[in-house]
Amino acid sequence: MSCQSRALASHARHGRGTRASGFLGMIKRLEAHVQLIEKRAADIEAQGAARKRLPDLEMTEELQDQAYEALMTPGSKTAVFLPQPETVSKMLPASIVERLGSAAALVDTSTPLWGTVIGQLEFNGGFQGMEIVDVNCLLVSMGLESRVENSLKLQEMMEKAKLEPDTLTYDLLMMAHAQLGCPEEVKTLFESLKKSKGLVPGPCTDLSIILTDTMLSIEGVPPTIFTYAHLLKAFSLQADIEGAGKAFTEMREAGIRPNIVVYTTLIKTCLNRREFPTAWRIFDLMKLKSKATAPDTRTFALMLHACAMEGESEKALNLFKDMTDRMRLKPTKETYHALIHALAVRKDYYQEVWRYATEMQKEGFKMDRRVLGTLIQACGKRGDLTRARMLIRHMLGSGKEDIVPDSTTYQCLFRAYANTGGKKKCVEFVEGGSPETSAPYVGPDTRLVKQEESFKEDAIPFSQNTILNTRLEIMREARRVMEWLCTVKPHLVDTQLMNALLDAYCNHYYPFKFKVLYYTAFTDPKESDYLEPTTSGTGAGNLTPEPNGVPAADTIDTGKGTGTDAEPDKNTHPNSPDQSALRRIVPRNLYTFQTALSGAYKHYDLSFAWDIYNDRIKYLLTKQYYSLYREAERRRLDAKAECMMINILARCEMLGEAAARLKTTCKKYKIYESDIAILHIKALQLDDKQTLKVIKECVGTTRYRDYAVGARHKLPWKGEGEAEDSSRTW
DNA sequence: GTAGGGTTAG
Repeated sequence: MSCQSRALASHARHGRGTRASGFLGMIKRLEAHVQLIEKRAADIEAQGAARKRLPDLEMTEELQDQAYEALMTPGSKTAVFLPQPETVSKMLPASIVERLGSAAALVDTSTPLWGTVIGQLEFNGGFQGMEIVDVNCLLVSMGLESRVENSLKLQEMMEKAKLEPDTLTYDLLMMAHAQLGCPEEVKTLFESLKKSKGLVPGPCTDLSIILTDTMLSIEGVPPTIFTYAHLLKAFSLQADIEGAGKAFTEMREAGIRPNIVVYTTLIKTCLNRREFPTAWRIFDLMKLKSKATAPDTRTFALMLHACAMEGESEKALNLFKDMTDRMRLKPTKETYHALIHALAVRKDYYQEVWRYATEMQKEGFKMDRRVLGTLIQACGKRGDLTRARMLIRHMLGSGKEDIVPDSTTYQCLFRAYANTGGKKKCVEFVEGGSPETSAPYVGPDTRLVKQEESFKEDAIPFSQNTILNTRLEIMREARRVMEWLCTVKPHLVDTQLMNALLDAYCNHYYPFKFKVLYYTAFTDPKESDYLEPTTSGTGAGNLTPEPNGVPAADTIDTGKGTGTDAEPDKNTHPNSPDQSALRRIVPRNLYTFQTALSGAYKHYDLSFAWDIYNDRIKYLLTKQYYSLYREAERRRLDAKAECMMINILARCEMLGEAAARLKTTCKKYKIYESDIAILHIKALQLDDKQTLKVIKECVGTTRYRDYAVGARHKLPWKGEGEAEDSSRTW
């Protein structure tokens, strides 16, 4: 509230007649808005001043407000003019241009039709009589997507013309696949490079059979540091630390010294697996090893990102200081952004967020969509929903295509709705029996409902209230914004966005709407989504006791917490997700289940939990389960879901069943005490010796988990007994 | 004539 009122007050003070000329555009759009709230803002400000002042920090409130305004001022940088690139056909080797004839013109369009061009080339004799450098030249001109699309065709044509690819040929193909996220193809290409006879002359072929793969590749097509960098990127995409370790060792054995790129890629691989200690060890090693491998701004950006993932804002600040002061590196836009992100994940670093955002802008970096998204995230974390909404308005009203909110930006907004608001505020409001309790709810809402049918495409349907005081107001707006998105920008509505809304319903304690949204907004998997066609609906039966079909609308509340949303729900029932634009829009994903289960836990709703759990079991049989998540992520979330079920059972005092599930679960995953803390507490409270025994057997003395549920990893490229030796090879 | 970095899941 304090933040929101300050944002308001700031506008009331400086809103009109501001000095910055670029600010005028935004002011115009906000003017009407500001007038409406000006009076109210003054009142709130007076109240706020009377209230206890926040601790006096270096970054004062005034400065924060100035920071906000400064950020809203468009940067003075002019567009960078790059020299016009030469036409693509001029980059092609003469032999290919000649063979293409008139079809060569097809590549000089904005979207070259490479498929057609290559077809034409093949028709006119392919690569017959050409050199491999011609092929490489063609690959360079092609661009990544078309390289991937035509990869097989080109390899076939090379084979036909008896042209052996050289290292660069492989590199260019591997690079394209790595960058477009096709790790398997990268690995396949690397295998063919190793098997390739390369430049080994004919008579040697017999001999070469005796030679090892490594020898062959040395004599044949020798991989370079680039080749390994592409390969390591593939392992990074798969979060395959073991594979990366093997490739790394192989590279060293081939006499190639790892460089800064290789190390950075290895760190990224660890982060993709949430293996933080290993990532930091590699980073430390880079610093110690030599000047040549000392981390640069890119490595620092990655490590700052690691801090964000771990919630280590203090560490991020130290790291940034280390980078600028000790290493004398000038921060880039990416390092600033990563730092801001690492600060945005914690509400106690909100001032720092704005401080560095200001500094970043002073250094001449433009606020792009991603940075603005992160600022919205920071607002959400802090509960400064007003400023989050202003940022969205600014992005929408800027008229600049490159900062118009995208799906992720809106997700940040919905997370802000989800994270904003003292949890008890609404409960107190209702339970306090204040006379205004129910009346104001009906008033504004009736108007909103009437407007409902006519969404304006370019007007985000924010509430007319500048400050959203109650959870009801927050959720009403969140919903309306989602409906607006579904109606006018459906392409932006994805599963993650809907999950964020689900999360908001969960956090603001709306058990009924939460359930309704879970049941109605998401689609069930289609028959074709399953790995193998299911045998008439019994697919989910194997692991699930308690067959039940809880109908969507029947709330089976256990009596806890019905008070807060029972009434508003009735009021707005005609407008429930069932009837609205939010109907069967996006498929569920693993995080849908995670959010839903945590809601069921929160609301003591066991039968809902079983329903979700059964849906999840079905989801495990789909292709999406395997294609959307890496194995490590699947295991982490699967273990988490199992623990969640155990804790829900425990919370509903079904300790026997919870203990039984724990027994099964701990055979499959490494479970720590903290994962099933609720079961432990319940068992202690009820002095359930049997359950306590099971807990002891299953989690033993491992009380805490430091970074991930599931298997933990040693440095995989260290053999069991040779840890000392191999550590020296870094 | 290549490669590594920044926004989402309480």
